[in-house]
Order: sequence, then structure tokens, then C-alpha cells
Amino acid sequence: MPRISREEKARNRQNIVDAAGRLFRAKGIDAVGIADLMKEAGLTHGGFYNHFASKEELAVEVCGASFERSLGVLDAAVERGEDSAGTPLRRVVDDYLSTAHRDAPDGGCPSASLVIDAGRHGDTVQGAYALGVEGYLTGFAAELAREHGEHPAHPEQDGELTPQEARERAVLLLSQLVGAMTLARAVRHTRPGLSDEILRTCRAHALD
Amino acid sequence: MPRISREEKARNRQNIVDAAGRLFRAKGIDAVGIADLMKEAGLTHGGFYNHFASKEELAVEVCGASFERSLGVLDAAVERGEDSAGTPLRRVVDDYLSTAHRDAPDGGCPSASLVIDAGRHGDTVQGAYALGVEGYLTGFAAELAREHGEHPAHPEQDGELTPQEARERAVLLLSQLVGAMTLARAVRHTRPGLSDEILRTCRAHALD
DNA sequence: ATTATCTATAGATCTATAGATAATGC
DNA sequence: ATTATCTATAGATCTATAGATAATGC
Repeated sequence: MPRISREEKARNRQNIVDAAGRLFRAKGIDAVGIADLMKEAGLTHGGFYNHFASKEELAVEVCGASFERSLGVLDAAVERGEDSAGTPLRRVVDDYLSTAHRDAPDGGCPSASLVIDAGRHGDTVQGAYALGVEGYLTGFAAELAREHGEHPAHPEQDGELTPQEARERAVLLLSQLVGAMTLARAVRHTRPGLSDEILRTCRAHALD
Repeated sequence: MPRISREEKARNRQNIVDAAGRLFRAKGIDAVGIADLMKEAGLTHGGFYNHFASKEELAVEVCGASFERSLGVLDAAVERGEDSAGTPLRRVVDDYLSTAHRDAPDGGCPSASLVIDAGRHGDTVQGAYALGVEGYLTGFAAELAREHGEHPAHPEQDGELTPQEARERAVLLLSQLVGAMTLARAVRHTRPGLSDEILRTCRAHALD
């Protein structure tokens, strides 16, 4: 009930964003009420408006923050380079299309969990989503060019990829990942075998 | 206000299903109220429960009916065979990934517009969705086997496709289509150029 | 004094139901 | 008499706001 220190306010705000990040990705933006997420953040719902002017404003921040986190994971994989589990892209694809990622959308990539929510929301949310998509495409294209250029792993194929080709393959890859994950999630409860098959098949061929 | 003939009741019921089909695909199942869709069907909202026990029950029927219609379009394309616009799969992919389909989700394929809604609803809705997905996979696999078997268009490649390979390629193709369409719709208002690029790129390479 | 929190609530939804009305179908 | 429609509303949401409380920051 009292006034609190300025750093505690900042912590409360971050808790709201984190809680919303989990809940929005798990249930969809519209399915989460202000009271729900404030409870998850350990606050009462009236206090929400001390931090955000509206739910839409929060959604924009959550979308941006979730993508930043996901893109950070991609960058980290790229920086680590190739290891025993394969090239950075190989590992990113395997993680993205894992059953663990399917079953924990609340901690996963927003590209798959918010793809429909973004399209159905205002332009501010949609803009944040599009920025994240562009980030993925840029990251994928750069790494595709690197893996198929500098150190051609399969010299028998044409080892070089033009920038345009890399961009095209990035678009194809992201579409594949998002489609496979959303489909796998959509059928997982009634057809777990089909859900697994979708993930397995796309893991095997997404980088062909 | 009056009681009506039995065939008029059947017509009213069909109107409700049709209206819900459009509205659910356009805005999502949860974003459409009973009053909204009954108004769209030309009835008052209280009358809804003479036709359906719950909104969930309607959603199951709508999901099934939408997929039936979409699968009918696929079957018709297959039956027509190759024409000046290409093979049946070529035409289906071009239609699916068209800007027209992107901009009219209310009349389009439920695989893309309901993919998130299905995962977030009860098992009955999810079951109807999974059935439609299975229908697409079966249809795609059969046509892939046909186009790459009986009449090999490109004999320089291996003209045969095992049933397992055809199934895998069907899974890859559907994931690609769903991912590209949901992404294209998610960014279309803020990044129309990116949205077009996604569709164009996937149209060009989905059948590679 | 300012302000971040809380409680309480306004106003607008939403699904579903109850009861009245009036035309069909026995 | 049955029943598909309508009006009206119950009860449960939802977003957002108003006002009280109490600790920080000037």
C-alpha cells in the first residue's frame, strides 16, 4: 500500500513485463487480463496504470523485449561458432523445432507464439513484431552467407551464396520454422504423433 | 418473432455457420461474440442456442466445414490436372501464397487463420483442426507422388518418390505455406514490402 | 509534497439462460 | 402442442479510472 523506492518501482515494472512476456506467449495477448498479469507479477491490478498507459503499450514493449531476447540467443549461437552439435544454424534449428520449445511457448520465440496476435492487433504491436522478424531474417541471412561462403562445408556444391540468395533462404527458413512450430502446437494435444512428425521432418530438411 | 418452417431453420443454421466461418477466420474465434455473428447471420443473439449448445460446439463445426471447403478446392485442382498455369500443386501453391489470399483471410484456408486458435482451444476444436491438417498432408503427398512418379516432369532428377519421401515433402510444404502466410499477414500493415517479399520468395521455392 | 501502491468501482463487454410471442405440425 | 424466434437479463468477465493510504524525496 505504501510508496516505494524508485528502484523497487523499476523492479516492479520489469516484473510486469516479464510476467506479461510469459503469459502473452502462452495464452495470447487477448486472453490475458490486466488482473491476471499483475497477480503473476505480485501486484494488484489497479497499479498497472502507474507503469503503462494501456495494455497495448505493454504489448509493444513485451513484443520487442521477447524478440530481443530470442535474437540474443541467435547471436550467441553464431558467436560460439561450430561445435560438436553442428553449425550455429544447425543448432538453432534443432532448438527451435524441439519438443521442449513446442511445449514451453511461454519462454520461447515470439515469432511463433505471437504471429497471429500481431496481425490482429494495432500497428504499434505489429510494428514491433515486424522489427523482430526483420532481425531474424538479417541474422539468418548473414549466417547462411557465412556458412556457405567463407568456409564452404560442402565444396562439391556451389559453395558461394549471393546476398540475394542468402536473403531468400533466410525467408524460406523462417517461414518453415514458424509454420512447423505453430502447426505442431496446434495439434499436439489431439495428435501428438503428428505433432512430433512435423517437428522431426522439418528439423531434418529445413537446412537442405 | 414467430416460429418458422423447418427448412428456414436449416437455412438460418447454415447462415450462422457461414457467418462464423468468415468472422472466426478474419478475427479469431475469441474475438467474435455470439451477438456479432448472429447479427451477421441476420438473427438476434438469443436464438443462437436453438442451434448450438455452446460457442465451442459451433467452432468445431466451423473448423470442419472450412477445411472441407478448402480440401475441396485442392481436390478440384488435382482433378483438373495440369494446365497452362502449371501442375495442380503449382497452382495451389500460387493461390495459397497470393496477396489476395493474404488480404482475405475470412474466405481463405483455415490452416493459416485458425492455426493459433486451434492450439489455444479445447480438444474438440483442436481435433477438428488436426483432421483438416491430416487431410492436407494426405492430399499433398498423393499429388506429390503423382507429379514425381507417373509422369516425371524432370527425368534428369530421380523421377520417383517413395511414399515416405512424398509424406515428408508434404509436411515440409504445408509448414512452408502456413508459416509464410501467417508471417505475411502479421507484417502486412506496417511492412507491406516485407509481406510481399515473404509470399514471393516462398512461391518461388516452395516446390523446389 | 509527491507518488506508487492499494481498494473499489464504472462502464462495456462476454456467454448463456429465462420467459414471452407466434407460426408450424400434429 | 410444439418450437424457433425474440427481448431482457443474470453473472462473469474485461479495461480503465477515482480516491485513499503511506513511504520516499525535496
